[in-house]
Amino acid sequence: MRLEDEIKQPTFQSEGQKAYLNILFTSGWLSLRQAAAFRPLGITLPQFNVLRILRGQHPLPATVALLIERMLDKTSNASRIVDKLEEKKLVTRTVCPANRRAVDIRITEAGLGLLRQIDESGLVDVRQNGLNTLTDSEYQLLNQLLDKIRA
Amino acid sequence: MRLEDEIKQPTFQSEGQKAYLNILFTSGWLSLRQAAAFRPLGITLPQFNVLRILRGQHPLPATVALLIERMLDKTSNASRIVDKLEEKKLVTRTVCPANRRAVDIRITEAGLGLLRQIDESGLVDVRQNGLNTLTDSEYQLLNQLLDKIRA
DNA sequence: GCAAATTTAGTGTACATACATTGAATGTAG
DNA sequence: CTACATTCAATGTATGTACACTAAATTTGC
Repeated sequence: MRLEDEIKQPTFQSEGQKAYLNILFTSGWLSLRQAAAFRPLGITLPQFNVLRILRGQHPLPATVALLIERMLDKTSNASRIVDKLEEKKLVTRTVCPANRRAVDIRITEAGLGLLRQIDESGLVDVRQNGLNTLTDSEYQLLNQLLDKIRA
Repeated sequence: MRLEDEIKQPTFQSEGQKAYLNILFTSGWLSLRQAAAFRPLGITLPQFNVLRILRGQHPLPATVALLIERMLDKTSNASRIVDKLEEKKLVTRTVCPANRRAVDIRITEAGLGLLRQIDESGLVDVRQNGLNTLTDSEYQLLNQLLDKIRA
């Protein structure tokens, strides 16, 4: 659907201005759909992303610094996202013995089980949540354009 | 910069999966720059966007429903954003005489002055905040692709 | 004209974002 | 080895996001 209609704005100053708003709007549009898919599972999108990073490290631990490095949103507060996951017993936190400033964060069996369940459900399959309308070469083009914006 | 390097993830399941993450990441990247530019002015990006809608209506009032319709983020809480603007005396709120359920929201002279100042400063010129690396036809292509995603 | 449904804004709660600050552990220079 | 700087995670505060709920005003159906 055309951005003009989505936000009821008939014209834009420039294609660049429209592209700016379009990226923000589309990002919100996708997040909303993905978050709705997650709700029944009892975790949020940022929590899921942290769990996924931890699974990638498993059985090695991750530090908060490593989570931040790999998170989409680098200014979000990894400590507090880990808090929520710890409350749900999906991760554990132990002081790193080699460097007592750092904290070793590990995904638990319950966390791995939840991720397995999500994988099997297809909930994170982007094709089920709004990204199935372009061809592979169109996605490739889109990726090139977005990467170029952040040159 | 390639998304692979930004979030230290060497590969993606598919171009579609990468495009999904790329849209979210680029949206955050742009917002962060724009928010930093706004900080010295004492308003946030959502507050600025509401002010801009109100200027578009001026001298007619807007209702909360109209703001929501035109906002990028339709689930954000327009009432509370208007609260903040009212505290700063940038907008006024009066019960709509024709429909006492509705509230007429109007931008004040101070609000118009602030927007004028922002316009003159060039702070919201997308070209100064990360959207100057593509050509006009590339922006057009990007807009087509994003609009198609939300088909 | 009145009861029920709908519209409209606001409020409550949980979570996340953004950024400054704190405090402990560690590294480093003299 | 001590003083100072740096690293690392956590915390404080303000704002925004997401969604359920409330309460008042209005509209609709009978």
